[in-house]
Amino acid sequence: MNMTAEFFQRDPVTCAREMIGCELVWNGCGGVIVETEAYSVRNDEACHTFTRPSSREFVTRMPAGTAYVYLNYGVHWLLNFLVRGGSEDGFVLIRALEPTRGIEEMTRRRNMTTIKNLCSGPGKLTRALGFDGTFHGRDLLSDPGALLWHPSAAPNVQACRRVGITRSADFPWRFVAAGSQFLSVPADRRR
DNA sequence: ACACGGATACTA
DNA sequence: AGTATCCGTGTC
Repeated sequence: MNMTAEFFQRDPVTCAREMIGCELVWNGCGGVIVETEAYSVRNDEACHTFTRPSSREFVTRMPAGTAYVYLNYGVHWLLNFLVRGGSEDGFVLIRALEPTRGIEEMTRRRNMTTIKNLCSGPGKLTRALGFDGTFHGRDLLSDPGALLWHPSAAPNVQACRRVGITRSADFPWRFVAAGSQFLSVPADRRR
């Protein structure tokens, strides 16, 4: 079943957990989401809204489900979905995919031959799918080139600490498909 | 272990 | 203008 804006009208933690197992496809390239992180506008110092007025304005003005794409470390585009209009606003960061479609094109974009690490990181998957800054603010849910598909059966999801952040680092807001071989870092990592 | 790199938001 | 910070990756 295709996802709609209603999915993103709840809270970031619920949305991040339930996006595990969903299939994300853009123009024939993509895979099953195996790793996400939740970021909240409330009490979460790692969320962009905590330090960026432009991010707070984005949350205020854009509808639920809008793509929030930004450049990290001057190198990598990172893909988030806006969560808004439910009990709590925020974002879901897409951190890793298990590749299923367009593998030939993705391996070409990533200049590699194996699929294990093709989309095993938030910057890797945007490169593989061809995402860049022009996707910021776009409505992918109703875009004919995009697919965001619910799984037929709910996968086994494991919660753990978020990766690579310095503030609010103890929140257990990273979600992974249990036992997946396509994660950015193992699920039992501690910081 | 470390270089790479640019947008954003500060201080002036 | 200059500076600090940032949700990462590939190669050393």
